[in-house]
Amino acid sequence: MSNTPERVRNPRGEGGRLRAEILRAATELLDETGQQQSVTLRAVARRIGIAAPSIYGHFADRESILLAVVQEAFAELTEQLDGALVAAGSDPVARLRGVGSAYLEFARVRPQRYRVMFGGVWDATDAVRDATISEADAVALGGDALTVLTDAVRACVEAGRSHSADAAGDAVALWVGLHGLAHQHAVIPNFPWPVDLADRLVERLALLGSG
Amino acid sequence: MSNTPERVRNPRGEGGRLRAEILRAATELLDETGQQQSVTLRAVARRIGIAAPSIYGHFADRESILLAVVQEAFAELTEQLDGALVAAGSDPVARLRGVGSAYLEFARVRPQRYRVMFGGVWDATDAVRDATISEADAVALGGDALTVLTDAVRACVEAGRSHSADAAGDAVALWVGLHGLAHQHAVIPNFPWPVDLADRLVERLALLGSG
DNA sequence: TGTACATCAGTGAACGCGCGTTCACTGATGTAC
DNA sequence: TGTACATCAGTGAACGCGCGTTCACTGATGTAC
Repeated sequence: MSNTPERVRNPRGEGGRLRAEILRAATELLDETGQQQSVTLRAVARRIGIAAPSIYGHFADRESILLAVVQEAFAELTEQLDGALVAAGSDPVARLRGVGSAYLEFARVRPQRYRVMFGGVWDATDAVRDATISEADAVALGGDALTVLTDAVRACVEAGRSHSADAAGDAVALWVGLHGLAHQHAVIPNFPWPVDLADRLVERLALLGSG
Repeated sequence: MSNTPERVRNPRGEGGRLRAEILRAATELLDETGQQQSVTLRAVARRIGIAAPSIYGHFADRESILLAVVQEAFAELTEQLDGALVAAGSDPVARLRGVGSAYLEFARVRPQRYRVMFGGVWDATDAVRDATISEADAVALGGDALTVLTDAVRACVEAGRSHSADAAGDAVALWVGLHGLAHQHAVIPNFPWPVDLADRLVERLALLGSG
């Protein structure tokens, strides 16, 4: 029987490192099982090799861990969308397509985390109720991604590459379409998805072409 | 203190009624909390006013209840889409729009159940693994709805009201769009959804118009 | 250079809880003779 | 018409489990004097 490898205690002043380890372990559990209920304090502690109560030095309760995981994931999504914009150069249509692809790629790489991010009720129900995070904040989390999308659609309109008369509304339509694909791709990956589905969504929902 | 109202035992030969009561209670719990984990044997039993072990006369285990709830919900969805087709008359575009509206209406009326139906991992993970239900079956559950949508798109194409060159693929695109809207509407109902979002999705993804 | 002390980064045992499930049972009602 | 018995529709107590959280603690390391 191999005993659990001895964990080396963090040096003085570096106790904060455990916080990052907790987040990483919680994220892994989420990605592996797809069920937020399997992210328990004890499961997280077991994975890191610490005693469960050690978590309380860094998080107030179980829910705070989930909340932090989701917030971190939303920040990462925004970062990737911004990166895609930069990588796509200056052509507004290429930039919009780039953002769309990056969104779907984000979901494809971490389907379970994506499901939980956008699945609502990320067990932060109490946190929301207790105003740790308001419903407005919850919307704002995903709102950054929507802003990137809206700007990209608007740029296409201004360049005469989209004939949308309502860039904001059409960006929502596009987001909804991308989300539907990302979400169902996470849930039933083996469905025979048309290969150019993402392209169809972007072209048609952002009204690409001069009309 | 009001004591629990005495439940009247079902008459002989009518024991099967309890099955329906269990399903109803489980569905209510799901709709109220939006979390499948709150559909516990004991919570269901409490709601009906029976002892928890009584459930085993009708369901093999906890998971079987959830599975039955989801199957029933999918059957209901198909029924409502069929009903919308009939109600829409004979114009193919009206029929397609009717199906789209009925789909969204279904989700609007029971958002939590919708989330769980299409959220994957409806705790039937083990049922899927144990081949009680295969992944193909899982796809087939939602597949009926997709078939209705595909037929409706195809009818539009045949009547020259859609210029889609790939009715099946575009039906998937439309389904993905409707699902994205239905799902996010369930998760963040207070988001300022453009009022004609559904129309935009149907028109653009089904390529209505002669092109 | 020593040493008392504070602080930091955790630990181990215990609590009460709700859960799924098993078990042996109960009591009303229909049925065979 | 009477009665023994089978069946049906459940019940009540108990089990072992994993969980979130609390509590008093430990032992290494840095710091003041």
